[in-house]
Amino acid sequence: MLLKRLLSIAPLAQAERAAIKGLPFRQAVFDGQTEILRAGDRATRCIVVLTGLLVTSKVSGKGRQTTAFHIPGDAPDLQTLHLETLDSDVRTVTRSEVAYIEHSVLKAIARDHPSISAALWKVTLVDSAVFREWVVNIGQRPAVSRLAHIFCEIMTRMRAVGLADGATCALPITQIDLGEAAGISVVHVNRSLRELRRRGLLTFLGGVFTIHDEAGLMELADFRADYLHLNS
Amino acid sequence: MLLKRLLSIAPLAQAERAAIKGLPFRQAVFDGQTEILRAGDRATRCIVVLTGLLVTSKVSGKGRQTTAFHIPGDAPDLQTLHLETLDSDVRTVTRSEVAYIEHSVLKAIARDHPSISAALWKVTLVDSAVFREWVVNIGQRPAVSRLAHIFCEIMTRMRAVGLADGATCALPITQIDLGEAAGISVVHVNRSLRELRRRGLLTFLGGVFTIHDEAGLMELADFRADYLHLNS
DNA sequence: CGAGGTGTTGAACCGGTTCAACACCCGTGG
DNA sequence: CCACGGGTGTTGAACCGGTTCAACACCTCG
Repeated sequence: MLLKRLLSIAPLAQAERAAIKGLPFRQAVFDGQTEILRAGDRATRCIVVLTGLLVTSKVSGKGRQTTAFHIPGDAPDLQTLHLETLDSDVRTVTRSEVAYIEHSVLKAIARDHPSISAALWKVTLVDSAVFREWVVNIGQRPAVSRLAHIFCEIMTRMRAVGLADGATCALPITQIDLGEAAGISVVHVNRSLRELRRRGLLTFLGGVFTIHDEAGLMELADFRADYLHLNS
Repeated sequence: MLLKRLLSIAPLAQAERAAIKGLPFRQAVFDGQTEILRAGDRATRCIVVLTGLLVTSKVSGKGRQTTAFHIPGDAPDLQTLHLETLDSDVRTVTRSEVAYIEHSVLKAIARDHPSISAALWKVTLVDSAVFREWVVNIGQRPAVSRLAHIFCEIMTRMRAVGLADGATCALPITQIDLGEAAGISVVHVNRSLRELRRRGLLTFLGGVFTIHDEAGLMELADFRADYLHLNS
């Protein structure tokens, strides 16, 4: 999965691909709604999502704000390679499998393969670009558009790692989770989802969403995929 | 300035410091409110702020959202080292001097000095952490706290590069700029600033702000400096 | 002097919150 | 088997933080 993600934004030669496939890792499974990492932790290894869904969030006085969704292939704490402490919490949303890769291993492969080092750096830079877009999303757009934007992003990213083809995509989260990501109350999430349904743009039911009018949804969401820096 | 910024988050040996000081660069001066880079641009060099203030922002249907302030020492487009296109606009707020450093030069120094490479990567990771905090700031906090948080951040970062000692700090921006950063209307910026003044926490006048009650301001802002990952 | 950008204030309005009630589903235990 | 409880989804109604519109003050600069 990590390889898939890296390839979605950077080209890698056969030797590098093989090196990544050969990376040693431990595997672990977590139930839904489980804290995996906490703000303040010091890490000696990185996580890569294999299946399921993780979120990064921070608590602020009243309320928790999700800052990122992590789909398979993502490395939610790749930044700990160079940042001593974690500044956010990472937890599962649904039951998820993750791989642990030791920092020492990652640093070694990055040293031996400059193009892998560049690709890893690039992954963190794309994450950064996504955060910027989230600032815009939350700072400027009304609730319905915010949700629409989130769905557009997830769909695009899932497609990029081959986890969604048509207009349907698994997103096993609750309306509560959506509210924490969009910075709006659960009640309003509910009403905004109904509005999206009413407009014939999207339905979200039982952890799966279907886009019925992609152009219309992207229009409403003010979504342009360029900030994801996919190389397709 | 770049060296100062790097040293504020990462230790560097004498050899590396000397290498950074010896970096060749061109210099340029821009008036206030001038677009320096536009979303979609392809860069062959990076900017480092020497004096003044720059902002990164994105336009979204209606309204512009600032995603970052760049004080002296910052490199607003360091990500272009690995991302082909720029996804945001960068412009001056006030008259500013910037240095241009060629990508090729940066890549060379990074190749020759792994610790500089790590420090540059780390800078982009800290930027990322700041974006996360901004998502929380805009998504969760009421207007007064948002502004308070912005002031706390600027003050902390300015101190880190030696541009603020006491409780006073130059921040040559308008209330309009503050509104675009906090995601609130100008009118409400005005009222929120008055509220901060009324509470005896902070005054902002003529491009300079003074913190009168730092503990109180940080409390209201829900500000903890850990996300800036300063090594002090 | 006039024009344009910024700061300031008032008043009406509205998007979104909050509180509260209820429906529904599912797992648990008597 | 059903009763119960907890988590989630849904809806209504009152409320409020923040927006919008509008007017005016102030300053700077041509």
